[in-house]
Amino acid sequence: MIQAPRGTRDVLPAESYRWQFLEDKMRKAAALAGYREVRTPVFEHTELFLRGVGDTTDIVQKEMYTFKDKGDRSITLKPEGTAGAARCFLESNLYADALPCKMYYLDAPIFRYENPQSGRLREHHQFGLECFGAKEATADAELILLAFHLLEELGIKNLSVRINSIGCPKCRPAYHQTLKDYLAGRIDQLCDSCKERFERNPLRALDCKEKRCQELTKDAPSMLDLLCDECRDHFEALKSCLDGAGIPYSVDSRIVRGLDYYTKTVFELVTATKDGNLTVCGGGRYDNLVEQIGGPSLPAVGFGMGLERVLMLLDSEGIVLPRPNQYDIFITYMGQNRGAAFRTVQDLRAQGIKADMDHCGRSLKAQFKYANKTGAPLSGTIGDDEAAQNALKIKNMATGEEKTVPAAEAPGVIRNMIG
RNA sequence: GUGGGUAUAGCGUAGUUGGUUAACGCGCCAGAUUGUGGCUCUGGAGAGCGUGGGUUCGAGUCCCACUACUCACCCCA
Repeated sequence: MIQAPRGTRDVLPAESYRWQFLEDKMRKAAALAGYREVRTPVFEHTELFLRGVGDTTDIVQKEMYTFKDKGDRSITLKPEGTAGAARCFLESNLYADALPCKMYYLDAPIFRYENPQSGRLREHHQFGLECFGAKEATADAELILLAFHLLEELGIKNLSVRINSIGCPKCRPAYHQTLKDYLAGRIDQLCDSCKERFERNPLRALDCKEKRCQELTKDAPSMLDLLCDECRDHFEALKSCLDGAGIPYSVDSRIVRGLDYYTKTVFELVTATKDGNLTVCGGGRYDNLVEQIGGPSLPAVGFGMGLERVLMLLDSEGIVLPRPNQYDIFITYMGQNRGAAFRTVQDLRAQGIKADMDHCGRSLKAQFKYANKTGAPLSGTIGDDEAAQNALKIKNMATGEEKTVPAAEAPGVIRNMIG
């Protein structure tokens, strides 16, 4: 039997309403802040990610779905959303228009060849916002607030915002060296993976989960102490925006994101679950990305939010989303009245009423049983009597109350009953 | 890439020290004097026990391999 590929998930008809509900909230939140939707291809030239995300990152080195197409081009399924948006922004010369250029993408499939586990899939979906051409910290802040309020409005509790600044090409190299000098004397005591990445990316030791490494790096020099004036001012401005907005946040100098394009601000929205912390949203500033992929030097900031993770949190916090009825009314029929039932269903649908009937040749009793199962609030029966008077016998499935109404009045009565 | 756990009908499970035609609940279908669901009762369909080997007179029950699922590391949404 053929199964869905490892690390993928079907969204079944009975649960798609949860996605739609979320998507609706996300679109509204984005629109409220002037972000408009962009849709970019699911695959891009591999080169884009090599240059954008960074060819030393784990994502690029071992997690991309890369293949040759029939024209011998190297193609990669999007391993993240920002590079594609930046490419689109650049290719369509949107930087020539009034800036900033604000865009969002929704339900964009993201592919990473990872070992699946709780909250981690090989194909997942993100809601992402990108703001191109805005250098001020208010842009960083509005994104953090938008993400925070969106999740808060959905009812997610225990939400914490963590921010950090990882500097810019002017001040980061110096910090890199300072940290390496600090770790060099203790390298023997670091865990194996931290030893391995010491040369390539020593910053990783800062958010290592090993107790030993956490101990060893507790007093390590912080990037925040070595920021250049520009980066420090930016970070201070961001904090004051967040202070003013009154949302709880913490500065966590250990946040290091896994994509090379970040500069200055990085942030995460984390929730505490029974199995530990789960990051639902991550983002930051990427002032060099556009230039890196061949465009003008142009500041930008954005974030990605994992749809599956948001849904997971809603689940684990017991938040129930409103489930729409599959039907407003289910039409049952007897004997030779199947044709009349069919016409009635079509007429009701034309009136904007969600209606259906039996298509399986069931007995009247079984039709009611089925109607009940679908959760239809009303049923409408057509037997010989009703057919003779061109009427419909409408029943409230919850109370059992029935009344026969002329066909012409049915839509109005139904609307009234479902209020 | 590394390590742990699990694999029995659509779903959730039971299967005792290996031994007749694999059990139960839910769900599904059909009935309970024929124009009506939700409760109850009765009956029915549906798995040969992840796949492939092996041990044995005999394996869902033991051994091996593979695969899938799952959790964790790594990394990240």
